[in-house]
Amino acid sequence: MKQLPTPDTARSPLHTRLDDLVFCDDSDYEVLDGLLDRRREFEAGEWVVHEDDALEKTWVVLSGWAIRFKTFEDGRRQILEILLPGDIIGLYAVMLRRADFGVETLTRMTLAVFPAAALIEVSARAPRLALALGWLAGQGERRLDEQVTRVGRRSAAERMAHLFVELYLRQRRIGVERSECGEFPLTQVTLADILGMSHVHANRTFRRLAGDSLACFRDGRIVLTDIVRLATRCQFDPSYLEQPAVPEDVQATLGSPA
Amino acid sequence: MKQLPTPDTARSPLHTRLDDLVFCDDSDYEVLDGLLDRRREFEAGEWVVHEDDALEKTWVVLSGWAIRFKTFEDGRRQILEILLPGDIIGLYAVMLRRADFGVETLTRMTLAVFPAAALIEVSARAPRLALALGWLAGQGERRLDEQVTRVGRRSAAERMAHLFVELYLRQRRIGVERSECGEFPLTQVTLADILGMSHVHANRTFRRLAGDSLACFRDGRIVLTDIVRLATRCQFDPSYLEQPAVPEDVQATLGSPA
DNA sequence: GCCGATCCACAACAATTGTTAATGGATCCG
DNA sequence: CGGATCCATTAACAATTGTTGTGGATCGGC
Repeated sequence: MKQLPTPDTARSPLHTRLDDLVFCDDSDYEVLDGLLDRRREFEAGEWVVHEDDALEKTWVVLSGWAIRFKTFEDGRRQILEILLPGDIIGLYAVMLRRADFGVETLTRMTLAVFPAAALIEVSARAPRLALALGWLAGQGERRLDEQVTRVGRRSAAERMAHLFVELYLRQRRIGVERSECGEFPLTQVTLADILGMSHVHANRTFRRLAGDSLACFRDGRIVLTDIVRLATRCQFDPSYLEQPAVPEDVQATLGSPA
Repeated sequence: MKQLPTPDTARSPLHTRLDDLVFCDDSDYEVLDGLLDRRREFEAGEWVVHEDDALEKTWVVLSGWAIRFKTFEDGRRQILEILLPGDIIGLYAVMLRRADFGVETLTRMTLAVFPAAALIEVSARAPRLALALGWLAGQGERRLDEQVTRVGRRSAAERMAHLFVELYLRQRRIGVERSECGEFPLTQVTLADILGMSHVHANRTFRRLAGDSLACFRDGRIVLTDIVRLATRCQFDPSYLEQPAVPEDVQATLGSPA
């Protein structure tokens, strides 16, 4: 029943993210590996979750890009977040009646099934790991916070630059090769639906960034060409993405078996 | 060390919310009461959390209104959510280095301290309750999702109507007297910062709703006068607020001590 | 090869939203 | 009482953003 974390690399991207936490040890990772056992492959453009699905299970992204979104009857769509390797799809949403959001792949991808029951198992068998999952949930919430302010309080150009820098940093953090961190499989329609604007305006805005040599378009992908100036352009503050030191008292509690 | 859940009512608003979950029993509530023991009163307009605070503790709202927000150096502010009784302030944010959001009271309020260490204690001593907290976290995330789509993909009037209906329903759910569910202690500047628009436009938009007799202004509070038409106006779908039935397999796992 | 679908690009115009500034009422404080 | 502050309201104008429509490029299926 045990096997290597991912088919292609020795460590899953979830490991990479959790490594920055002090408090997981090998036995935790073993439990985690066991959980990421059941895999499924998806093609680009497939649905992973329908908006009125019941979510008796959730997923961990092992490779590829996806979006989590909501749609209206009239066709309007708002993308809530971009899902990258190492992300968990709505961990606690598992306990709600309906998903109320859809998930669709942007590229080929590999997901691991994470059944609701596993959440309880983890609490019982590996409390440290359960806490680590809570920390991941906190990170996700933080990113959503930033999505709210991005869409609510930034100009179109700031919005786009800010998203680009976030994606760049998130890719770096999960170990994507440096030269590829600034390449995204996003169309301008997708971009518009993330940033809460029309696709025409997304195009206008992207053209302007491209005109300033901050980004360009190559082989159907968006490519960042000047991350530093992009970050300046939107006053990017990376603290919401930063790996945290867990407060000492928590670590203390965790060190000794409670 | 044990005392009544709230000074004024027999049950805390957190009890009221958790009541709709099947799986908490009296012993869980006892643990919860113990956790909500340390209280603190705040005046209207006070800061509860500064944006660069470390969050070695969090809070549970027992009474009153607050906002959670982010600010820019240039003074722009985006309110992320409105906090009502029964809400937990950034439960899992406790494990991050900095809060990265501020919390400010809109009215007098009573909060209960929820120390980070308690989160671990709960996992160990009352796993059912820990799960219930996870469920609350899921609800909160769901509301944030809706805030993203509200700000990103709705017209100004839809945004405002949608927020109003949400607040109305949330008040009903925590047991506010029916006649008072549609009264909010919000200024138009606050409203603007929630909805991601200028205060001038918030006024314009509110005037239009008031002109259609959907809401009005009384004694410095916003008062809803026609909830049904407000809900129609924005195609309100309450499913994201709905109390869920927990999936059967989860309940099963919970019924028998794992 | 041709058709349809998808995506980038751009133009012209309309609608929404932001900015700035000014007014009046209410409240609080000295 | 006078001054300061906060809040709602409005006007006039500027800037941003949405809508509609068109064209060109590419790709895959028939």
